[in-house]
This record gives sequence, structure tokens and C-alpha cells, in this order.
Amino acid sequence: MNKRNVFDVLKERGYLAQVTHEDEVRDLLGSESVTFYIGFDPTADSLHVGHFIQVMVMMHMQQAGHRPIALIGGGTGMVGDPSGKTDMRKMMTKETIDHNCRAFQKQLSRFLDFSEGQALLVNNGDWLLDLNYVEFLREVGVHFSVNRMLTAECFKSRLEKGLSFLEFNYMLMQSYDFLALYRKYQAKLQLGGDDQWSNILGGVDLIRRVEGSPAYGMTFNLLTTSAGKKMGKTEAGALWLDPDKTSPYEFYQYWRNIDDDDVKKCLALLTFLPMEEVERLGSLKDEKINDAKKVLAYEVTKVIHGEEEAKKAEAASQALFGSGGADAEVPGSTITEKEFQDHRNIIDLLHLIKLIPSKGEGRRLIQQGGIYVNDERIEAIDHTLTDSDLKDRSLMIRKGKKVYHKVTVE
RNA sequence: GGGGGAGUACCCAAGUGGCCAAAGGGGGCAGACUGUAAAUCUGUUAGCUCAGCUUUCGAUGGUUCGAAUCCGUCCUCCCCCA
Repeated sequence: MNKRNVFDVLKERGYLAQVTHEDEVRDLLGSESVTFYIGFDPTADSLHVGHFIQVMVMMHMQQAGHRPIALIGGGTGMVGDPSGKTDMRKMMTKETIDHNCRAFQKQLSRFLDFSEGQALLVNNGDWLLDLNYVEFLREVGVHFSVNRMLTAECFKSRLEKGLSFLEFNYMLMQSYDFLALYRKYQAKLQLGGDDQWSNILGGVDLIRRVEGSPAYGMTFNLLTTSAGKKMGKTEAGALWLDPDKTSPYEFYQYWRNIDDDDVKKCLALLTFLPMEEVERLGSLKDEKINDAKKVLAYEVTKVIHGEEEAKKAEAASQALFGSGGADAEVPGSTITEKEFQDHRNIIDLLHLIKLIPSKGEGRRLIQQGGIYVNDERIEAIDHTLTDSDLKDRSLMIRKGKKVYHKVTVE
């Protein structure tokens, strides 16, 4: 542990948003192995890039010799965090939550070393679900001032739109998590996205009051674009870590196409490249910054999907957009001879391979000149494909400028 | 529990008997320009067998030649009072 203080690393890379006690936390992280935790609520069956920032932090921390606890919110998920949300969350069934928890576990174990207790994975359902209401109120509830809670930033938007008592309790539950982890594993530090600030403070205060011991909290910047919007959104919704929900190719392409202004930030937050390299790549201008985007896309894809998938995605992108070899694995689908014969009409085929959600959309696309077959623009909405369109039993369809889809007939 | 208000397409939001598949904005998609970027401009954005038809304005049942718009019931949410 002769490395730099991880606190400085996190700060330099731009993760830090708020810290409860900056100097103390820095000293602590520099002097001993600290057990810390980050919670993940199982709101979907895969983590997405928003979560990934937190995972990156955990990796940095673990590399620096600290012990991460990944907390999966099997208990808090039953309530739903109202922080920053404008609408009430849909209540999820217990089955869904369990299913999502397992998916999270699987994904997290790819990024952190859980062997020999170097990192822990716990589920707060283990202690939250069997709580006795009155006991909980007496032990935890007494320490919370409703007056103060109401002034918390995280409830602000909900005080205008409505907030149920169920969700109002979320803060207490998360605070109790911290206390439980403190007691069980001596966790002294809770990390989280900046939207978790109020919830984290709740836990820090609770431990200080109940145990009379110091506890700390620290939040990280959310992944936003330079325009301030949440990043990691695609037309299909979030950018998922699950390759079945967002393919490595799509994933790679997302980062390849990111705004110039966001390149440097993403390199720092989402890759392990040394900061000198981040600085160098991030300061490239105009066309040159495309090189930085390629590095970014490759590196992020590598961390999440592995080197092999990253190379494939890179090769496919090169083949489609550059001058690379044509035999790379480009995205596409395989159909049978019969399906091809039955869908010779271009719109039918587009619909079959799910490149368009409806045939009306297909007509519009063609009328606007957005569909290409083997690099030739399709002009008529009743265009019919022939066998001679098949080159090597396949044809390349392009939708718009960037969506490539190779159809192979078997 | 009493009183008031609201539920409209992916989101916000106009529309209060026919001219409404429904203004406007956001977002999405496509075209132009580019650097597989951003900004900008243009078009488009319920479905289908597309100059025609079908389904949509919280749910359901009515009134009417005709309803997102009127009436009844129900559901959900918000505000004020208790």
C-alpha cells in the first residue's frame, strides 16, 4: 500500500462531489484499510453505466487496499428511493426484486475480487425484511427529525408532486443499513452517487448518535453530459452492462459517438488509463479527437465486456465505418431461405429483422432516404429484393448513417 | 371525513359537441452540413392492405346523426380544511 492516497486519485479523476469530512476521510484512507459500502437498488435486471461509475470507484478503492461491500437492496427495493424522482416508483414484486438481485450479484462479481473476504456482497433484505416496526421506530426513528428531513434536497421535488409515507421511510432504511454494516463489518464509510447525499448523511448521523463513533460519507458526480443531461441513455433506454440488453458493439458505438466535450471526463471516470494519457487524449481538437474517442470506446468496452469483445466491436466498427476488413463480426441476424423468399419486399424484411418497429416507420424511412441495401439507397417503398442482392448469402442493410445490420440467409 | 382540482399520444402541455389522429414544446427518427461529434436548418413522429380504413384522449356505461369535449358510476393523483 505504498501507492498514492486513493482519495487524491478519485479527486484528480473527477469522481468526487461531496465529502462529509474531507481531511479526516483523506487521512483515514491514507492510513488504514477501510471497509466501505455502496448500495445498489435492484430496479432492473441489469446494472447500467450509471451504476458503473460506482463500480469504478469500488475498483479503485479495492486496488488501494480497502475493502468494498456491495450492498444489494433487496429490502430497500421493496420501498423505492424517492430521491430526485418526480414520480412515485412502481412497486415491484418480491419475485422481481429477487431476480434482479441475482443479476446484480453476477455482474458485480466480474468487477470486484470477492475472494477471501477482500470484498463482500450483502443483501439488506437479510436485516430489513424481518424488522419489527415498533422496535425499529424506537431504535432508529427517534433519531430523525421530520422537520429536517422535509428540508432535505432529495425530497424537494416530491413535496410538490406528492410523497407517500412509504417512500418517506426510505431514508431511515438506508441509514439503518449503514448502521447495520457498521456493527457487523465495521464499515465506516458510505459512498454513492451525488443524489444519495441526503440518505448518506442520514446514516452518518445515525452512527454518530447511536454508536458515538465517527462515520463518513462521500458522493460522486453523476455521469452527465456537458449539457447537464444524464448520460448513458440510448433510444432503447439505458446503456446496460448486460450484453444481451446492450450488445458490446452498440456499447462501443455509444462511446465512439460521444460529445467532444465529454471525452476527457469519460476517459477519467470510465477507464484506468493514467491521467497523463487522459490529459493528452482529452486535449485533442477537431478531427483528432476521434482518436481519443476510439481509445475511450475500446477501453470502456474492455473493462465491461472483456478484451476479446472489445476487439470485436472495434473491428466491426472499423469494417463498417473505416476501411477495415469486411469479415469482421458486424451486427446482424440470420434468416432462413423461406423467410427471405417471403419477405422480399424491403419493408417486410426490415420489419422481420426488427430494424423498424412498424411498417409505417419503414415507409417514412424510405421516403426520407434513410434505408440502404448494400450501400445503395432504396428509393421506392415497394422495393423488392432479388437473389442478386445476396452477396455471399448475405446483404448489408443500413438505416440512417450509423445503424448497420447484416442479414445472412442460411 | 368535508370542499376544490386534475387525469390527453414517449414526456410536458393545448384542446370543452363536428373543421381532432388531436396545437405547441421536449425527446426520438430521417435528410442536409460534418469528424461515425456538437450546433444549426429541413422533414417526420398511432396502426394497417396508406389519397382509404381501423384503434386512441384514466376505466366503464349512457345522451347525440356525431363526443377527447355533455351526463352517470368507478379508479388514481394533487391542493385546502379536519
